[in-house]
Amino acid sequence: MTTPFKRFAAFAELTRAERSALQDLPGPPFSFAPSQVIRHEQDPVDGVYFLHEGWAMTSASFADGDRQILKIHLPGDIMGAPSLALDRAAETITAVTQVVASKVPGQKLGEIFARRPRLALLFFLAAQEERVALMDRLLVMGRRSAKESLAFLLLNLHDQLSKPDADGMRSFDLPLNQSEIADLLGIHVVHVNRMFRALESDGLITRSGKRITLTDPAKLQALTGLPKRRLARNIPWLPIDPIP
Amino acid sequence: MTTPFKRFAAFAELTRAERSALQDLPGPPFSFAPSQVIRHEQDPVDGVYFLHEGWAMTSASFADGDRQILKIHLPGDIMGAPSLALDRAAETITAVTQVVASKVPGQKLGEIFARRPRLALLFFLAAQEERVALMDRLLVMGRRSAKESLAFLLLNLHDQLSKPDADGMRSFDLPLNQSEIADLLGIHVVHVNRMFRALESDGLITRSGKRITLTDPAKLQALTGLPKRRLARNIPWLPIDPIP
DNA sequence: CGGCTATTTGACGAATCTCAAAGGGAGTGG
DNA sequence: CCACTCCCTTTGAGATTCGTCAAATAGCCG
Repeated sequence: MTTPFKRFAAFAELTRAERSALQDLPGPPFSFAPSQVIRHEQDPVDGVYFLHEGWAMTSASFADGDRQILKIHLPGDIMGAPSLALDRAAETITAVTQVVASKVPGQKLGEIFARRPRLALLFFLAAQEERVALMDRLLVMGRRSAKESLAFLLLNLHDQLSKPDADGMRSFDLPLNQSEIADLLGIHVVHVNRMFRALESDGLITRSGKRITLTDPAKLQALTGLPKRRLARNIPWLPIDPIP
Repeated sequence: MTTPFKRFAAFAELTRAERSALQDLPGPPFSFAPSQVIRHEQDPVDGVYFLHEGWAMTSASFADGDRQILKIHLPGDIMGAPSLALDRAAETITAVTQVVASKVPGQKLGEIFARRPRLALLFFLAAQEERVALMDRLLVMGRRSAKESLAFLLLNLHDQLSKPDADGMRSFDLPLNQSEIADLLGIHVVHVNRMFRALESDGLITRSGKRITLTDPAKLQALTGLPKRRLARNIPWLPIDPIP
């Protein structure tokens, strides 16, 4: 099992008590096969999901059946939180690879907020971080070409999970097919393929099977036109954990 | 001055003590002229802004100077919260019309989280609501045409602020010019104009000066392909306000 | 060796962008 | 009250990106 909620630790060092409170949050883990739906849009909402292992995605669909993928989730992510604000879920959560996930009941979130203001604020900041991620997606979708969107996606994944290879290059496995990438970028499969080959022939990436290597991350970053975001650290107004 | 944080009341009835705690949040109000920048991207972040009067917007820009508007803010909105998660602001906040706004220091947010878990959870839910709004924007940008995007925008504004007219129709004033709408939808000015005229000649809207009337909101909603979202109400796991 | 699915390629069409210029409307100074 | 200016809206024509349709190729699994 992955460290639950490791994302919070990015904002501040967690106390032992806080780490254990977070450990107690997720209910029993369940396994999901690739393509299996974890929660469907329009389901009633009574909590969020925690992703222990594997890749998952949230998506939403239109009346005409068209689909847009909203986010790719990696281990440690909280999934489905936006729908907490809603009457019925807006997002469908689906396993991309083999997945282990568990549910975090709203009840337990309420208790965290009641007893642990510092963790509560970290939950709040994590939600703001997700807003920034969505805003960046919106920026890229609104104003950049398909090639630049693809560069942006690959760069984000690269930053999160690429590890040094045998040959010293950093690379990562991409378990998404081009049709899923199309739904993620809001373009069409055929065009995704063209943009992959364009990035290849520009010498910015190399592919072999599912393995992707970014040969020039800096140039890709420049392509996106956006700066790298840095998370807040040592936030002076963070309350203190009242339970030692 | 507008009711501060009226958005929270959508999730649950606020106690008198909570309302007064919210009232105390914003610092002294400042006036801003149209186009005046309230906070610039890359500024250090030490709080959020509360919009008392007027329209404002948050936007972000690319290395090449291209701009995308992320959100239009109406009175009662909290502005700039996503950047709380960051080292430096990602979003520029600008007055659209004449604006009255004030700053809410992070310090005060920390105190609310420490003392008022119920309000803290409402802050959290409001952030999730904003995520849903961004997700819907992403859905529309990714998968719908320019005409449908414009329909979606007009519908959102209509739902928030149109009032019955002399002739029984509901309408609203739109203080954005077509160039701003272009930056909001991620399309180009000329095309915005063509789409306005297309919606007009479809008989879905009428315009006269800055005044917009949606003559067939239901058909516009169908155009977007998305359902109307309904906010959660009577959330059973909301903690109780400990201070009566 | 099939049979399946995903990737790749080509040709053509549609949506949107770009460039350029012509109207319209509101405010200003004469 | 008119002429002028500025900014915004509207229109037209041609270029580009991306979508659509169709089919060939490649990779994986049994």
